[in-house]
Parts: sequence; C-alpha cells; structure tokens
Amino acid sequence: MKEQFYKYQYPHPAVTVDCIIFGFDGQNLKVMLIQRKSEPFAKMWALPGAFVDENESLESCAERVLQKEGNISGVYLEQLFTFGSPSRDPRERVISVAYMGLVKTADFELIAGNDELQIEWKDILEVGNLAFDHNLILTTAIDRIRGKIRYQPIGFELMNAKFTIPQLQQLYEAILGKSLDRRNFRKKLLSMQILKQLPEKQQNVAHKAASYYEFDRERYDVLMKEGIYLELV
Amino acid sequence: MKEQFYKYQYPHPAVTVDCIIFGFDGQNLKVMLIQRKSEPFAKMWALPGAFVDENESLESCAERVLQKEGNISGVYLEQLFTFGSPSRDPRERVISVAYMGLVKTADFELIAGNDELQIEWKDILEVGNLAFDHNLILTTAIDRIRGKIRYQPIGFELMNAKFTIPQLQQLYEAILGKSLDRRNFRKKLLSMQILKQLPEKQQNVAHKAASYYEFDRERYDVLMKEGIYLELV
DNA sequence: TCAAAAGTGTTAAGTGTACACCCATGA
DNA sequence: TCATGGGTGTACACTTAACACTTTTGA
Repeated sequence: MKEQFYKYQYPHPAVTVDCIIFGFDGQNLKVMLIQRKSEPFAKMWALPGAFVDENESLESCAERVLQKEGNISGVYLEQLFTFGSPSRDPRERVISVAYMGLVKTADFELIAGNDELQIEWKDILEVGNLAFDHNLILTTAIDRIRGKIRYQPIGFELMNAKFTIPQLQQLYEAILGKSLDRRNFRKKLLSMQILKQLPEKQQNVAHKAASYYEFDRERYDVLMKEGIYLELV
Repeated sequence: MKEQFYKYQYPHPAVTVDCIIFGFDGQNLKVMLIQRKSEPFAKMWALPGAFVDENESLESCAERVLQKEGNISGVYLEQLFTFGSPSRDPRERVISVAYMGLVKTADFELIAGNDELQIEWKDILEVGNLAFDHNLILTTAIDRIRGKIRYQPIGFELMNAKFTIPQLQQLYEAILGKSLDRRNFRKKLLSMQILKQLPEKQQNVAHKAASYYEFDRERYDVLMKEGIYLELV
C-alpha cells in the first residue's frame, strides 16, 4: 500500500458500514440478510453493507444501505460497534462500523441489489454461518437490543403506529427469548402513561378483541426531560 | 484521492484511535489530555490518539497509545463510539474510533510524546476547548461512564487494589457528580458480597480508621455467570 | 357451545430511601 | 477534649413477582 495521495502518511484502510436491521412481523424477530454475489464469500449470506463514501457521514451511509435494500428511510438507527480485526476481510484491511436498525417487516419491500443474489428476512434463531465476522456482529447486536429494550422504548419502532398490548408483549418475548406475565406486563406499561388507548378494537378475531393503543411520544419526552428512568420490563 | 493500490475501489479514509483515559486521584475524576505540537490545531489541548497501524487491531492501537503516553498496560479499556463526520479533520477525512480507559492516576507517569508539548491530567470539570470534535467525544465518554458505573464494577479499575468504602464512595460521587447516602452505599455494596474485608485499617488519620477492602473478582464472575444483575448505586 | 385469547386484582416478599447517633483517632 | 470522618439500624413506601378466573368473539 502506498499513501502518497493522502495528507497523513499513515495507512488508509477501507471502511464499510454494515447494517443489522431487525424486523418484526408480529410473531418473530427477524434480521435482514443478503446472499453475496461476488467474492470474497460469494454465495454466502451476510449483513447488508456499503463502503463509506468520501463525503458521507457514517450514519448517512447506513441510511443509504437501507434505502438501497428496501427503499426505506426515517427508521430507528444506532451505531453498534466498530469491528477492526486486521484479518476480518481476506482481501485487504476493512474496518466495519456496524449500525443497528429497527423496522416493521411489512414496511419493507426487499429488493436484491446488483451485488446480491437474494435478500431475505431470517428468523434470528435460524441464522447459519455468515460471511466475514458477521455472526459476531449479529450476536453483538442481539445482546445490545436485549439490553436496550428493557429501559428504552425502542420496541415501538418495530410495531405499527397502533398496536395491542398483547402484540407488544409478543415482541418483547421474541427479543428477550422468554415469556412474560400478561398481567404484570400490562400493569407496568400502563402505569407509565406512555400509551394512549384508541377507541378502536381488533376486528374479526375468534376471541375477545384487544383494543388498540399508540405510543405517546410527547409524554415520553416529558418524562425523559424530568429524568425519570423507565424500566419497561 | 486515488486508490489504485487497493483491492477495493472505494475511498480509503485515514483511521485513528483516540483515547479518553479517566484517572482518579482519590478526590476528583480526571481525564488525560495532551497539548498538540503540530497542525492542525497546534497548541490546542486534545485527547491522545494514534493512527491505526496496518496489522494492528483497534484495541491494540488503544493499548499502544497508553503505552506511549504513560508506559501503562493491562488496564480497563472499552470501545466507546466511532466518530466519522466527513469534516471533523480539516486536512482530510479521518474516522476516529474512541476508546475509554480507566486508570489510577498514581500508576501513570505521564510523558509528553514527540508530537506533544505537554501532557496532563485535567479535572473533568475544568476542560476547555479541545481540538477536533474532542469535546463531543469527551462528553460522550462521561455519559457512558456515568451510565455504566451503576451496574458494572468498572469503578474498581480506578481504585488501588485495597481501598476503603468511603474512598470508593468518593469515586462514585466524583463520577456521578452528586453525593450519596453513606449508610445506603455501604449497605448495598456489602450486600452484594463482592468485597473482601482485609485485616488492615487506615493509618495516621485524625479520626476513626476505615478498614481496607479488596474487590472479589472471582465472586463477581460467579454472580455474573448466574445471570445476577447488580445495580451498584 | 366451544376454543382461544383478552382482560382483571390481590398478596407477600424484597428493595430503596430517609434519617440520627455513637465510635475511634490524632492533634 | 475536640474535631473529623467512620461506622451502624430501623421504619416506611414502593416495586416486583406470583397466581386463577371471567369475558368476548367467531367458528
């Protein structure tokens, strides 16, 4: 490697942003995976990603990946971790900044890009061997979302604007990988007063219809400003 | 910029690791700062850092910085966040991976490197304008340590191997920026059984001598393995 | 009328918080 | 003997966790 075109006479690695996009379909927690077309790791499944452009922030790069794969914007994104082992890419040194995103699968229309054979939502319990160190990135992301969902209302990013309490509970159970007590879940959630009950109820269900709620972001922001710490589970 | 020497035909930014090294001197929380010798931002204070070497992991790079500045190794280090705004360095694009370290100031002998006019422990309440986006990096680190100290025993990294409970409380108060109830602090800490009382006591103090304790890492690891969640404050 | 999921309240145990006095030590 | 900080216990409020029956709806 030579760097005579750069101001700083130091190595210049390639830098990518890889995205762990979690999706919820109402039942299970999924993650967006693509099947690679080209080497290295051709035909293997991997996390979607992109090389960082010259005048693009890391976050914009993550947004660009989402746009490319599903024509989606305005979703929840947070930086997860930066993976920089010198040998994580067999071709040359590539440092990867991982971003985690949360979406409703129904909002996405997955479209395989030019470099991809396929794109799919995979259940997080059924992910096999991934390219590069992407299994490590994924487990790091799962740990993060499990920790974070307990005290930040990121779960609502994965729900439709209106949802029932049992639906929300199903999401929490899918993420945490264990079941929760119905009565206590509802009680705690309602006691925070961050849900607004809507007049509507579920339609055409063969049992008692659950009523719809929506997340009260204003109320949540007020509570946060007051420094109130909400443990959601 | 040209990249004809690289396998991947994409931009290759420079990548640095910047270190936020917090130190505790028994009274106040300090951060290690260097005064830059060269442009850009010559003479300004900044966080110590280094460009990532070709065959060096990000963590090794952070360790190298610590070695260089204070001849220290084996301390607590964790990755904080990656800062990648395209304009954060006026010369060319530089992506910075920030690492946070925790040390006892007494263990360090600060030695200004070749690129540095001075190196100093600055009280976190007295830090002025820093070079680049280093004020942002520092406030991010302070937020992180405040959040983390509540449920992970990282505070012990800042203490000597043996310490008194009031000393530990002083550290917590310095980090959290508020005072805590002596009785409750002690009660909670002891109830976790992660401290071992030593037979020794303080010497030559003009009041009742406090007894020394040490952190029981084995016991802590057992508790963690059992999935017990300890809120330390 | 059946199956399936929604909705509801109480109790016991544990935890957090507030608070005031005595103790040991060197000056 | 005084000043200084170390060390201790209790009571109350609140939160968590466990648990079973009734209601609504479409098939």
